[in-house]
Amino acid sequence: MRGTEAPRKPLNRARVVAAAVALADDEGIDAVSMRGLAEDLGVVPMALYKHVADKEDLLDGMVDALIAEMPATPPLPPRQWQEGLRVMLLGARSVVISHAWARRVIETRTSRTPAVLDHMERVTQIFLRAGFSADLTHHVMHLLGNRIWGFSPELFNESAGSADRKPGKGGTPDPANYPGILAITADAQTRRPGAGCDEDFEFAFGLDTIIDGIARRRRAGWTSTKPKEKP
Amino acid sequence: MRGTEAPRKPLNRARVVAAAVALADDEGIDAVSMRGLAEDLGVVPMALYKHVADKEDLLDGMVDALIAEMPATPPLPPRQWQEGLRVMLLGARSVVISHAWARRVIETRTSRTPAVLDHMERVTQIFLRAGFSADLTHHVMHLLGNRIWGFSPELFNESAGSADRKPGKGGTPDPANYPGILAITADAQTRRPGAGCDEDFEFAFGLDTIIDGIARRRRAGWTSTKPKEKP
DNA sequence: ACCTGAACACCGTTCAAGT
DNA sequence: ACCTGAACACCGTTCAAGT
Repeated sequence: MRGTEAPRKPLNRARVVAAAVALADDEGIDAVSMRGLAEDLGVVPMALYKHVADKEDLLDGMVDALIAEMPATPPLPPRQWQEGLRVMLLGARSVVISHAWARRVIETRTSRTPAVLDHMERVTQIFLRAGFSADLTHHVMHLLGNRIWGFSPELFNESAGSADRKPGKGGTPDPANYPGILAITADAQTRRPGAGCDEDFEFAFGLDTIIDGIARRRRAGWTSTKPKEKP
Repeated sequence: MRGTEAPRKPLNRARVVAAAVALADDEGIDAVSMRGLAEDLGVVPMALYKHVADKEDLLDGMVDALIAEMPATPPLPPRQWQEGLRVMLLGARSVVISHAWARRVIETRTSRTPAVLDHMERVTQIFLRAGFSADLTHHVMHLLGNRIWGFSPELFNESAGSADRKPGKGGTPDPANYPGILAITADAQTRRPGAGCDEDFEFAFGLDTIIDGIARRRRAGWTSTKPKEKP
């Protein structure tokens, strides 16, 4: 399987990024090294640097590919901003949860590519078109945070406590030390026996609670008082 | 400065972790490699593995050290849960913002150490003592997400768009393509000329909006209907 | 009990050269 | 214009050995 391939098509940025996405999907994000990706493409590592500036640029490209996958949300009347926001963010979520690497990569991005700005612009416009002030819209965007990508951090994953640290002092933590956490996880077990947390439910709950809070702020004519003018 | 030191005190986990924290504070988290840390301690890299299981365990230890720094919050009457929560999370925030590496390291943790569970327990108890159901408390914890550590993701950092990617197609993005983002950043400039986003303000705004939403859910007797019993 | 030396199997990226 | 070879300066971690 090596040396018998047809002459390769020349690489380009899109092919490199697509291969990185496929590699991350198949073998996890840790498999996406410049060297591993190059081997996947049948090319020497340095060849990639003609198409991406560096590894950060490659990861930025992967996020751009994610955004390109997100469903175009049909425009709703501005009045229905709550439903419009929900549809858009659940659409983003459907893409993000289909790529196991997506959350972590998004969280580590420090630059804002045009595609990222496009997505942020679309979310922003939902509020502005609905008549939100620029001021409130600004702070609402901060409040949404990574929810604009359709995810929120996982607070309880796997069981409480971790596997088997060796030199660390403790083994499995004693649930008796965490009666509150025990109470809420026990309650959850009552409702969905044998299952972990339902992340879709958590996302919707959080989003809806935030939407309610936003709607109230807006109705109340919320404004960030200019610090300079506060005596 | 090498070979002339007094005979070293034996290492232990606490000294290793403290050195990692100091190194991250001084030179950034990227300087915290097993090799770099070992050199800092005047020891060969392998010596560290007697005190931490691996690098993940070292990073877990750094988060534990962070938690140990958090101010003990004086107990308030359960009725004042909103103020109690605010004080606790702003206390956590004061520590997290004092270590530039803290956000990123917290975001990458996958195990829950006893210290992490302790902190989660403390937050959980604020709700339970105030009479929240275990059910609502559970989902509220998910909603708070990393806000229990006193931070939320940075949506707009630096200016919009990034520095100078080379092979990527665009240079600086044209603000005309992002009229909504332009509108909200222009509005922000009006209010705080020359300044970036006030993260403390964003954190408080988001937290207070969420607290309001939570309080309303509770007053409404919110419950997650058990899926099994919904006809 | 605690630390060391040498090695293994990797990284991202540069430089100068090839076609 | 696009790709290659060799090298540089790193990683985390193992194994067997030293004191």
